[in-house]
Amino acid sequence: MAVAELLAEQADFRSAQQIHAELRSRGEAVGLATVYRNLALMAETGEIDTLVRADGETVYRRCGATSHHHHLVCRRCGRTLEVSGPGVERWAQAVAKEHGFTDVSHQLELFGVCPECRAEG
Amino acid sequence: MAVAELLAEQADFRSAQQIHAELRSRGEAVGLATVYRNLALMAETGEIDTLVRADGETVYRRCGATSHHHHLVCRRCGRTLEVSGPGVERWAQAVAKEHGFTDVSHQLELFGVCPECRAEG
DNA sequence: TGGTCGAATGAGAATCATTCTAATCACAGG
DNA sequence: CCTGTGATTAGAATGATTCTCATTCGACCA
Ligand SMILES: [Zn+2]
Ligand SMILES: [Zn+2]
Ligand SMILES: [Zn+2]
Ligand SMILES: [Zn+2]
Repeated sequence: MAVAELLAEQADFRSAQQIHAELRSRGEAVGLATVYRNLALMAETGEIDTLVRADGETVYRRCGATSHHHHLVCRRCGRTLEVSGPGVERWAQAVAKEHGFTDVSHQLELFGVCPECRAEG
Repeated sequence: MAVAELLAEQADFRSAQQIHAELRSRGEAVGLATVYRNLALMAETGEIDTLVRADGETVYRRCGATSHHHHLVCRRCGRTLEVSGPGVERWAQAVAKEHGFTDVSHQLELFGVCPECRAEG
């Protein structure tokens, strides 16, 4: 348990497989199933954020902010910044209400190339 | 090929598997690989929209609007509405620029329960 | 100290969407 | 007809995630 939590000290989003591999390479005899179990658990409690990449793989991250926020992710290196937009939240609520939808949630992520990666080419 | 296009006349997002199954049940001897190939092709040309669901499955839809837009999807029945938010687009650009990110894109979808589904319970 | 019970774990099998592969098929040109 | 090109197919291969189940680890108690 402390294992998965410890690993969550990574700066950017990691897949369950990456986390598992990293734990193994550190000598931890942890099973893949356990990694998935605990990630799912922490995701439920809101302890970590999850994000489904375009290729369908789910990645996880322990964020600094505990309140609702979104992410600006570098498409190349994965560097991740937490961002928030009150205006967006209001817009989402308004649009949903306008169409009579209730129990609204939304999913929003920004992707781009960070300054460092752009410098490289 | 007209096959996949024909099927795209569905109202809401469908997975490749669903589309394949539906074509087969209509007697079309279409292969799964062909469905994927053509969906990918149409997605590239912008002819259809794609969206990765929370469970990792990719779903496709032929939208009415050809310009950039987002979706308000019923979590229960899948009914989908196209929505747009100029403010959100501006916000995304601004946030990215503020952090020096370039080549920015974003992914935004709204989920909720539509009036019909709420009426049921 | 030993024994018991239940929750957590890990190895590997099972599942499921997606992609790859090799064999066919359709068909235009010669 | 015969052949080459490109699309199509069934089925195998891949890869992530989930399931199964025997085992381990503690907590608790006699
Ligand atoms: Zn976060
Ligand atoms: Zn970067
Ligand atoms: Zn659309
Ligand atoms: Zn609905």
